[in-house]
Amino acid sequence: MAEPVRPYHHGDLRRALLDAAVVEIAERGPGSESLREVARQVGVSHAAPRHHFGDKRGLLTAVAAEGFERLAGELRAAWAATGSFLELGVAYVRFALANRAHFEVMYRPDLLRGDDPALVAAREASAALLYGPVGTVADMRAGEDPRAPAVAAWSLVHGLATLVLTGNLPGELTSDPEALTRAVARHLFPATRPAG
Amino acid sequence: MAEPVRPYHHGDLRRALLDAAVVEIAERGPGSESLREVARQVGVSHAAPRHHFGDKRGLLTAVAAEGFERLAGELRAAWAATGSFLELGVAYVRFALANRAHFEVMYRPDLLRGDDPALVAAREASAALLYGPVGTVADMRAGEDPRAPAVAAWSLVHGLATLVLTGNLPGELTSDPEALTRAVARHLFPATRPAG
DNA sequence: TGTACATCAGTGAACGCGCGTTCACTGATGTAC
DNA sequence: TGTACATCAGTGAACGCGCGTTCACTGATGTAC
Repeated sequence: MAEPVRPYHHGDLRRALLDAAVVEIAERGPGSESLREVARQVGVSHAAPRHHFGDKRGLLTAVAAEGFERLAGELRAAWAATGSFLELGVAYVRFALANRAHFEVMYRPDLLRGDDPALVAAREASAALLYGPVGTVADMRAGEDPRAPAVAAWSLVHGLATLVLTGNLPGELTSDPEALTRAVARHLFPATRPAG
Repeated sequence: MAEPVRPYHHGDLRRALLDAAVVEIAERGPGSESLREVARQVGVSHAAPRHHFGDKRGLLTAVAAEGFERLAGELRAAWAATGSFLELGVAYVRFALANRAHFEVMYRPDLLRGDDPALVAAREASAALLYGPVGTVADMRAGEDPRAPAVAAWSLVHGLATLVLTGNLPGELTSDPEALTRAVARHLFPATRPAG
């Protein structure tokens, strides 16, 4: 009946705090989660996170950076596997729904340390994975800003993910988010697609 | 030098509280604004808002309802004036940027009383203004869910507004948001437009 | 193999703070007669 | 026109709470020699 002795050193407290923070953010909303509650969940003193993240903003920044890293990984994989720009959009929405807390923090710069190197690098990596492939599918017009198609694509999937996450779409549509994304994204850049 | 006597009754405290709340939300972020600070700004005791909104959630719900009412008004006006679906999108983005606090609260259902009658009515009114006109411009395919084009359009403008508001687009693009919206929205449903 | 010492990781108490809500109250207004 | 009374709108003190941060500390680990 001896209680398992919790070692003084946690082993991977940084990882554990990030995971607990994600749960907290998903439950309470980004910005409203509590550093003390996160520490409580992990079973560690509430001053412990300081050694890994400095302060609350540091923790959220780490969550956001991790989010952009994961997103970049999934976009890269989707593009490599399918070569389809539409499937890149599906991957974006899939990521947002499966990583709600990360996604919500990633786009709340007011809560983050915007100059954090890991955050900046990860964000740029994932942006590059959108701005590259979009060239294969958009029909450009003379004089148009070349970034417009990329912004259109990003807006579409970002908006769709946001509307789904905030519960603004009817349940019949959101029950199969991938199908919804395909049905919706089909209306973007249709000119370049084979009429089917 | 007599101080202006503040009358015991405010006159239009409800209106004043709503306005102050909007400023607070814009500054601190939705959910992080403080009811006491709102009352302080208006120069009224911090218990006064209770008579008009019940509690904090009630105040935010009123802000959201007002937001949907204003949005519906602007969409209606834009459609009546131009009959252009693209200009409807421009109006949506214009509204979001000009009414940041309203816009942010409108899509944070976790902060609202979702069954508030005024909120529900205003939300449905603005949704109807999108779902109707979209039929004039989308090219439907057999077997497709008829709501897909509306969701596509909504996602695009909602995502664009969100990305601009969160500072995720380069400044050169966002300095003229209406032009940006037109350049971006042009890629949606282009099949039905005159080639030009 | 041992030892001294620096560094790292986590503790627990304490700080000061602002918050949302409740409560009994009072001033002002409106209405019935 | 006056008066009694109900209702509405706002006050100010008090409540209990959880928060982020700081601080001196201690236990554990790693490294130089």
